[in-house]
Amino acid sequence: MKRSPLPITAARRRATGRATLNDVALAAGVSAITASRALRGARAVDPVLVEKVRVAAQQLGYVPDPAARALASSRSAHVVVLIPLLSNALFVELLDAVQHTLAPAGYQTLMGVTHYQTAEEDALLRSYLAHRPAGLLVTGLDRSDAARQMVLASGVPCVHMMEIASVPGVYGVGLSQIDAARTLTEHLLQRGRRRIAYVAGQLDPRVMQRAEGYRAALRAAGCYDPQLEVLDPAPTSMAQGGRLLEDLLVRHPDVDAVFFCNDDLAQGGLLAALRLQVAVPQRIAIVGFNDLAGSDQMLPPLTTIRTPRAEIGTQAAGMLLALMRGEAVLQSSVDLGFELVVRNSS
Amino acid sequence: MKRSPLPITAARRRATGRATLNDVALAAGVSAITASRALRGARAVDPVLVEKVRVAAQQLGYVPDPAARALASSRSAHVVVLIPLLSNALFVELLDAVQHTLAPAGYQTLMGVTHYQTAEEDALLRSYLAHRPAGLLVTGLDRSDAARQMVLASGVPCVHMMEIASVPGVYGVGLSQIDAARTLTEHLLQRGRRRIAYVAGQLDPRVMQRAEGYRAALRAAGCYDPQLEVLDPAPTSMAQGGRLLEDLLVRHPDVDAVFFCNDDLAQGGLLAALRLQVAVPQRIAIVGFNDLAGSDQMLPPLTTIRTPRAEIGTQAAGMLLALMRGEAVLQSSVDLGFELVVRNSS
DNA sequence: GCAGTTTTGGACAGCGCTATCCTAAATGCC
DNA sequence: GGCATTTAGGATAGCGCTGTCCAAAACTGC
Repeated sequence: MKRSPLPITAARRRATGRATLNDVALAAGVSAITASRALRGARAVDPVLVEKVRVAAQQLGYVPDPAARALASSRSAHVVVLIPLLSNALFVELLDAVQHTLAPAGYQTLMGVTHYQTAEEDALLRSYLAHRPAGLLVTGLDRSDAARQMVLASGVPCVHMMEIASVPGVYGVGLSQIDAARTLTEHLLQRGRRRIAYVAGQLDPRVMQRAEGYRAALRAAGCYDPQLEVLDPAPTSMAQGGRLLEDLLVRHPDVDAVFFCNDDLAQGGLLAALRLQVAVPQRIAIVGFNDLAGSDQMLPPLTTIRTPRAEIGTQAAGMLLALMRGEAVLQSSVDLGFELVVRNSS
Repeated sequence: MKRSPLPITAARRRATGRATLNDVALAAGVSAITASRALRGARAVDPVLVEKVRVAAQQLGYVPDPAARALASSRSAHVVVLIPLLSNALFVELLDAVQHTLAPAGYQTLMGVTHYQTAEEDALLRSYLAHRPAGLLVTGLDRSDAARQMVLASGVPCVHMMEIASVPGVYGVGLSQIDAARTLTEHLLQRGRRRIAYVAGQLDPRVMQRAEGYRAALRAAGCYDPQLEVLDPAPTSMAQGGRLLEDLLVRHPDVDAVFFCNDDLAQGGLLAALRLQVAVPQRIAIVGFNDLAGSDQMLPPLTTIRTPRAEIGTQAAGMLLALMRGEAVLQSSVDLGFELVVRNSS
């Protein structure tokens, strides 16, 4: 038996059951478009009507459908945030700060993890850009040409975190990794150290910039020795820091200071020294980078560079907010600097 | 001068410039709906046509518009993941594992941070549920009635992480916090400790469950003393762990073991003991919970409970994937257990 | 070879919202 | 008061995709 066709007027598709803008408009006795404008404040609407609409929306529990809104306006409330890793506290703090700034402004964070892989970043960008995000936050300045192209073509405002470039039209909030590393190295030199090693892992662009700062300071002091650079591509961890320190002490017993490229490694190094009964800072000084949680609790507490990562996240998100609103951003590059935190390990 | 109206056929609105499904269909010489089906594999389509469509899509660089898709199908590829904090490595690892499982399956992660606040969680849920997410992952079982109601009404499949309940229809992957804490406490008892303190911060539901396990073990051994429970609502950190240990040693010099509710606190406690020259484990044993990064590097290495958080994230995401695909999930509660990791601090 | 069943392509109508244009009323100006 | 100008509500038409129905083609079995 054939099913008789539905009456022409019947709704063919099950609606979601949620209140729509039309329901609100009907309840408020205005047209849908007026309700839309009243709720968004997009155009002047009689305050009396605005109130009516607001009340109706409240009573019906109306929540605008982001998909419909995105489709109609070709703009969404998504902000894509790309970070290299979740296993590094630095990026998590960045993400946290970004999230804290963006969420109250009504934006949703779409997080992507690139694992320091250009191909992964490109793929994420391609797929996320299809969401017509309102904005984009990326870590560092190193992109593939394809990525740069995609971002440019999409017209989505983009702010870079951690590094800064003085290229006009490129927005960024960060600090000079080179300067920070040079300052830290100079501190070791001032403490009378001459055989200073640079021990690094992961080897991302920022780690390599720090290497440059380290070299610059040592060359200026006339005691640069490439033998003392340990560049290990493996991911960083406390355990790895311990291993690298042990290795270094065996190979170069005359080393009197170690600049670990980040605090993870440095903390591990510090604990290994404690285990091995290598006196810090008497026999060797140990310094790290970023001032992560726990560095102040070490024995001895770790000398390091404090990077204002929460502030970087907050300000980068703030800059993006301005760009998304179409406001003019006077300063496209914000250098938030760093702080040399001298503790007892040096 | 009045502007003459546009010709009827003119496109009234600027399109986005990107290739649409229609463009692909045109290029492939099929109808839009066939192109849609060919790309989604939703219904049988002639393999020849499928190939044609695929080639056309490739050439045009077609990427489906998620907003349009969500609107038309009232389903999106978003998965909402709610975690209490980003400042606790535990949740970040959970998030990382979830992300790793969901991303290859084509789902985007919408992350929300609740700060252990029910009101924040409710607000996040309300706003995220409007996105018609395909799935929902939440931490713990403690929800407000409103939240539970919202999730239920939305019909969005939901999987709980970290804790498990044996309520039918409630999906969860986790472990018994009580059992783990009991096991850890029993270990201390077996080592001959009798004055065992429980030092906790944050006081979220899982921390309180651990307290129960601790009490159960001590009551069974006849040496439970409520005086030795230090429940501090402040957030946990290494520094805080150090402070709490110092305090405890002053107030209760006879304590011979400390069960810190998590490894953050325990690591801080361990380093404080080192600083104060309190012999661990001779004078006091120290144990933690979760086996976070660094616990194996401490001096002495920390005895703790290893919780399979990455595995929890992976399996929870896997279960959600099955639910989203409409597959039957046989086991709604998966207990992944825990592992007592005995190191030298006890 | 023919009726009955199973494919498989396509037409159509929205999903819920907003950009655009239009019109009527309100306002300003000499 | 008559005109131009501004203000504010509404009608209309999509945004790009998919659910639903339909119909023609391709199979079945006798």
